[in-house]
Amino acid sequence: MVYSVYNNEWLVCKVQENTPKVKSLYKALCLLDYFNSDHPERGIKELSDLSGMLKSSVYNILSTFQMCGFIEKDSSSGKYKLGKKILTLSNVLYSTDSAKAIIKPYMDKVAEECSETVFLAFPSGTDIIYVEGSYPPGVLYARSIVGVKAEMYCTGIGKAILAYSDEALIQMVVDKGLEPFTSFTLSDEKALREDLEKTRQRGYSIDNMEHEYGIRCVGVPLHNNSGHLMGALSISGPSLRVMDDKVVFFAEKLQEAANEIKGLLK
Amino acid sequence: MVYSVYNNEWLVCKVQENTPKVKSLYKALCLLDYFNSDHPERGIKELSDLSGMLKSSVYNILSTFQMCGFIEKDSSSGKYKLGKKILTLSNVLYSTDSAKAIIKPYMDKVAEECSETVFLAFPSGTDIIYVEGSYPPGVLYARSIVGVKAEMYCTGIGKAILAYSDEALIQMVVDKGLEPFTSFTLSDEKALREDLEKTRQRGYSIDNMEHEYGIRCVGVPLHNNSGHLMGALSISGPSLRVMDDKVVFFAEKLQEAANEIKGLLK
DNA sequence: CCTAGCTGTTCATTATTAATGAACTTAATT
DNA sequence: AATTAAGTTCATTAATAATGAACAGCTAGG
Repeated sequence: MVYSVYNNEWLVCKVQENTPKVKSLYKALCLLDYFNSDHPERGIKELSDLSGMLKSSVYNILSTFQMCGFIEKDSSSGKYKLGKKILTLSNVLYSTDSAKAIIKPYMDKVAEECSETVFLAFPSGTDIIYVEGSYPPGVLYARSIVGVKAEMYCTGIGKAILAYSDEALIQMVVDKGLEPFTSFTLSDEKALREDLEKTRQRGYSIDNMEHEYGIRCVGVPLHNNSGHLMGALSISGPSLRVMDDKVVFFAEKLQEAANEIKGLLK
Repeated sequence: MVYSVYNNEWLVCKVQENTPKVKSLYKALCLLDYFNSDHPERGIKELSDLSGMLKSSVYNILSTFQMCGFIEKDSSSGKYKLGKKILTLSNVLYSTDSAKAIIKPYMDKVAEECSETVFLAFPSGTDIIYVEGSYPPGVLYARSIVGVKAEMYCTGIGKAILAYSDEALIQMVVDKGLEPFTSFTLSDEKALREDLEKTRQRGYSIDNMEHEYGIRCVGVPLHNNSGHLMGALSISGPSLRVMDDKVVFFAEKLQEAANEIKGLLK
């Protein structure tokens, strides 16, 4: 059998039409994706099985990652896990993100005025990634949201982005499948498209427990001063607290913030 | 001229005796190190000059990183910067670090009892990397410390680690050079070694403005229940507030915490 | 408006290296 | 001690990363 990298499972699902310029790097980076909150530690064999790559290849790649601090070997379990270099890079990214720095004070203000949690997220392919959270005064236990990936079609923040995105992206999201998270999730194309239309008319999105049961969110898009869509803000809280009148109030506050931010983002 | 990867500058300084198993991956990962707080954005030519790699190679590598979300192209500057995939991986690491989760409550307790900031750091080569911070009640503006890298020889937390490390590591740190950060930095080997000896006798380290002028720290090592050195805790504050009697009190509180943690870390 | 100069991007060829799979080592389990 | 599974090493070969020249796109200056 003639070996071809494109026979391998790891590539088939990832590459659409663009082949990576440096295939060995691409393969290596794909391995890191197998480390997630559900599986923070993995073994060579496990990764080999998951990725379809040979044990020895996985070993060589992990060794190199380890040498660079991207992967560490857990001393007690003997398994591999993500390394502290990731934290260092993350700190660089987080502490130098100028957009986030501009936006944060406005988020804080809204969080205080509304006494609910405000999130900032940016699109990343067909998903969104949370980049910052502002918590209302008095919130003690706030789990870390920075870096968390979520669906675009069933979060307030995601739908605010999607509603103002190109048709191409909407179609990609739909094609990827609208997996229901709760019984409220808009899991068919028509319902989602109608909701996006309503979002555009209102100027803000509503996520009524579509992602998480009992949580209601309001989202608004963030544009820069040349009108380009950058990301979105949302405000979330328990559905029992976020009643219809609150939704309107929250949306106003978010839109005020978004308008002010618009003038500051290049 | 016969091309050899080892002629290139990027490798010479990095690899001691171990050559990376996957050279192309190693080279690519080295490029990411050029993105730091002082230079969050860089161009192809710039990276090519810095690394000694060809423009086209840098381009191919960055394209691949970009495809995987590790690098993004800034829309306004046109330059490359770290991508949001880093945040996602960082969140996985941060939210699944069991050692940190165990230690955090003890840090919070000490921070409250002492009304000063408590840090947790782990060794990473000849440096330390901060992994968590606990701030006393009332501190509003706390810069993000997670992932920050610092010197081992001139921080309280670093010297607590170094004092209980193998001679091999101490020698490596010394050989790397004891660059002075302030006029208080112990920048010659003898002074540092004496200080480490004192640290071992006391059971805690003192950083008297050696890293940052006006800041004094106390550090204690963290061992697991089999006696293996894991990392260190420190408590820091303005020198005017952290007087000699406070130093002793802080050290006691940190040691109490370290003792309790010891029983919990595998 | 045009040109010079810089940076980013593309491409074909060749020399390097990543993939391969068998064998060996180590650790855990029966 | 035997057995299994995982991790690690290695030589060979097939695949690919490095190379450098050329092209494209942008900006500044005449």
